[in-house]
Amino acid sequence: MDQAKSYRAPSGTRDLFAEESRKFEAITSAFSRHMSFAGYGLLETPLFEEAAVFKRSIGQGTDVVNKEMYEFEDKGGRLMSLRPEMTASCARAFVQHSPPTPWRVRYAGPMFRYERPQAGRYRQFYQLGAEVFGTADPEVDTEVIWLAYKFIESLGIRSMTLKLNSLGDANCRPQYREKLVSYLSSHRDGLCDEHRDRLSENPMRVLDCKRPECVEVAGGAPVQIDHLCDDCAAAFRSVTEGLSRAGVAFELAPRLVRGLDYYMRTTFEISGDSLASAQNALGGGGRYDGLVESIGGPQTPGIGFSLGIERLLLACDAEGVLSLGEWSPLVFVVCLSQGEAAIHAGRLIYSLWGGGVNAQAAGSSRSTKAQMRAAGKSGAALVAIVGDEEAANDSVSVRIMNRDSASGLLERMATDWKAADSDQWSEFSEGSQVTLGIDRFVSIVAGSSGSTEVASAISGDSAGVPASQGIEVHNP
RNA sequence: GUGGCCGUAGCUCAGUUGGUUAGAGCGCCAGGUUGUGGCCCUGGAGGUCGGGGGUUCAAGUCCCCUCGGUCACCCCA
Repeated sequence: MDQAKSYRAPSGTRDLFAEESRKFEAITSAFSRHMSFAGYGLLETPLFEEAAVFKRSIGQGTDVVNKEMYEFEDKGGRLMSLRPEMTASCARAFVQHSPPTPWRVRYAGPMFRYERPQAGRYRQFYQLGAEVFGTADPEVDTEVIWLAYKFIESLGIRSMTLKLNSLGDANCRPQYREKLVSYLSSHRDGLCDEHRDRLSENPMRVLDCKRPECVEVAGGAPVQIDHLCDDCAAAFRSVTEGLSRAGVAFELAPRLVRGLDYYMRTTFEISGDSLASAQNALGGGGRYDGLVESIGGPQTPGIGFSLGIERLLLACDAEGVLSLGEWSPLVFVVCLSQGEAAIHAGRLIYSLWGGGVNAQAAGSSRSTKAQMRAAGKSGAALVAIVGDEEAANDSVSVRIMNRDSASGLLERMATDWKAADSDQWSEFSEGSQVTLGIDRFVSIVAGSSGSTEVASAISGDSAGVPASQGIEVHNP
C-alpha cells in the first residue's frame, strides 16, 4: 500500500498559495505597519526551544503542555519542542539579552500544537502578537488591548466582542481560590465527571467549562473580580476607564479563564461574532507578571496578546471585508518567433523587471495565439509584442489590453507617445496598438508604475511593505 | 483521545434495482490558413472509481477491514 503512496501535507497543516497566501501577506504586513507605529520592534525567535522553556512558563497542568506539544530529542540528546505559542519564547529572549525596559516587541509566525484539526484549528497555525516586558503600569494594559482591538477593526471586521477579566495576583488569588474550592467542594456532585476529580488541581477551569452541569454550578460560584485586593482592583479600574476613554467597547467576563497558567490580573479575549464554528476566538492575552521569574529571570512584569491569522481570515470572509485588488501584470511580453525576436524579447522582459515593472511572458516557443490568450487571461494592461521586425529596429509594438488597469498610464502615454511616435494614438481603446523604441517604452512604463518599490520596501522600514500593485488592505 | 458525516479526473460533481471500452462542466494543451487576447467551434491529455480483502458469471455500485478528509466534544488562536 505504501509503495505508490502519494504524499500530502501532514494532517492539520496546509499549503498556502494564490489568493489565500496573498491575504495572509496582506494581514501580516498590515500588522507590521500597525505595530511599528506604536514602537513595537520585530522579534524573531527559533521555531523550537528547549521543552522546559514552555513547560515552566505555560504550566505543567495545562493541555498545551500536557498533550499538545511537539516534543523531540535532538541529536545531542536535548529535549526540544516546537513552539506552541510565542510568549514563552519572548520571555526567554528577554532574559537572555536583558534589553532596556519597557521592552516592546511584536511577532508573527507559525505555532505548533498537536490537536485534532477542525474548522479554524490547525496543528501549524499562524499568530500575530506583541509583548511588553518591564512595566506593570495599567496604562500599558490599555495600550496593548487597544492595539489588538483596533488592528482587528482596521481589517474591516465589525462584529466582535472584547471580554475582560482580572485574575488577581499572588496577593489575592490564593484567598479567592480557597473560597472557590470550598464552594465547589460543597457542590461536588453537580460537576461534570472530569472536574469532579480535578477540582482542586485547577478549580478555575470549572468556571469556563461548557458542560451544562458545570455551567449551572459555576453560575453561583464566587468570582475573582469580586475578591480583588486593593492594588488589583485599582489597576483593573484604571484599565476599564482607559478603555472607555479610548473608545474600546468591552464587556466584563468574570468567568473568563485562559488556558495558560501564567496569566494574572488583566486578561482578555476577543471573539468573532460572525464565526459560526466553535473556534471563534480571534485572539486573546493578558498580564503575566510572574512569567519571567519562572524561567529564571529577574522579577519582571509583562503583558501581551496574540491573534490567530486563520481566525482573522475566517472572520474577514464571513463579513466580506478584506478585499484585495486584482493582481495582474502591467505588461505581458509576447514573442512572435524564435531566434532574434526571442533574444530581443528576453532583453525586454529583463529590462522591465530591472526597472521594477510587473511583467510576465508566456514563453517564445508557444504559438502567438497561445501567448495572446495567456496575456488576456493574465489581466495585463498592455501587451508588448516582439517579432522579427521589432527585433530588427529595436522596437516593440504595444497594444492596450485592459483599459481600466492601464488607466494610470494612459495620461502619460498621451503626451509621451503622441509627441514621440504616434498620431494614431488619439483614442485609447482596447486593441489600440503602436510601435515605439524599446528603451522609450521601458522608461515610460517604469516611470509610471512605482519603479522603486523594492528599494522603498527596504529603506522605508516603518511601512514594511509597499503599497504595490494589487496587494493592499481595503478599509471600508 | 472519543463520536457523526464523507472519499469517482487538477477543481465541482453525475453515475439509475450491481451488467458492455467510467461521464459532464470548469481548468489545462493544441487547432479553427500566413505576426495579435477575451466570445464561439473542434480535437487532445488527464481517473488502477482512497487502499486491501470478500460476495457474485459480473462491483464505482453490496459486505468487512484499513487509510485519508471533514465536522463536533475537549482545548484554544
